[in-house]
Amino acid sequence: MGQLSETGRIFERDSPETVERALAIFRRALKHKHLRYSSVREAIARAALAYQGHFEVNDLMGALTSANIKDAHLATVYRTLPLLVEAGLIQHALLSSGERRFYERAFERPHHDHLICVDCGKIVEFEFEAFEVLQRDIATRHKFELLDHVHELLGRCDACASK
Amino acid sequence: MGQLSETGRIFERDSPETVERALAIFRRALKHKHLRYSSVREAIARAALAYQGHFEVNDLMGALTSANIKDAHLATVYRTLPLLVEAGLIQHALLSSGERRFYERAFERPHHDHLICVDCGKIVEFEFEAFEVLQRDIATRHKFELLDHVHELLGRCDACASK
DNA sequence: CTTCCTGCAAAGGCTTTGCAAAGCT
DNA sequence: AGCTTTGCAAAGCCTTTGCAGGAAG
Repeated sequence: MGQLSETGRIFERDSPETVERALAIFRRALKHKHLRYSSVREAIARAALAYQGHFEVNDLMGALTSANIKDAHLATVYRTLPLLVEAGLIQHALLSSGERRFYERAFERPHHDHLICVDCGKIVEFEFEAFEVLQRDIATRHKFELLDHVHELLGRCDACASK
Repeated sequence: MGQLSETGRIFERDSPETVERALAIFRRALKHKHLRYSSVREAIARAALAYQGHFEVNDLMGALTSANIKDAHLATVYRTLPLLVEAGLIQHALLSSGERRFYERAFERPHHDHLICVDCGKIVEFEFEAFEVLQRDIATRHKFELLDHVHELLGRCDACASK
């Protein structure tokens, strides 16, 4: 009924083709908004797509300045992230973390939700179709057109519970 | 199978007894942590408990300074809110709003999740036991002790969809 | 009386913005 | 060529913190 996956499995490595497809989408999204496709925006998009796991703005800055040819200014990263979100390449994640603002790659990754250990921060990603069915049901009952959802389970993992 | 409620119905007015019970809990929670029960903390707790609907720190400040006898300094409100959360009197809400930090009363209110219109901000609260069952199931499968969850559905309401 | 709490003001951290120079198409 | 984007630095905003005087137990 429900399919489950551990962190590492859903965050499968992005193939070069995936990145190219993503950039094509990005290009199209920018054109649609009469915005320009620049080398800086491309570099930021590449870094975000390549990032393994959840990241904050600073993490992305680190990835850009360290491993990359072209790097971008912090302000530019702040300006670009919303564009990547709107284009569907990345999405917000771990909203229950409160103050912190995390992102993760969304493009060509199966939809999933998060199970988070409040003690050690361990994150397990899971897919469970049954939730989506119920969510659509609720939305329909209230005459809402369902667009998205935030769903995070908070608890204590095995290791933390037993110490 | 699932029970549904509109915003106004779940946010039933708090009876005076509810407030007194809540303050007793607060008192106990503070004592347990070797902290003091002060008149300022009580005023903040009362304002938070009396607040109808979701509020941010500023909203609470407004409620305190306008309708109240005793008012509190902004910094003190910031220091007190976490205590109220830990005591279970209030809880975080509307995490998908991103930057903004909302709270709502939690004490003696049935558990519920939110359906939010991304266009007009309309909020519908719903209860649906089936979700909880599935959530416990997921947690168990991953050997997590489930403590809490964040669950928000984002969409477009009837009115916004048809314009 | 001793310890904790509160108001105040200042600092902090993250995010946004205005502007001139550089980059796209 | 004409308009957009970028880096830079400064401003903004919300939140936190240090401290001295004031409450709580």
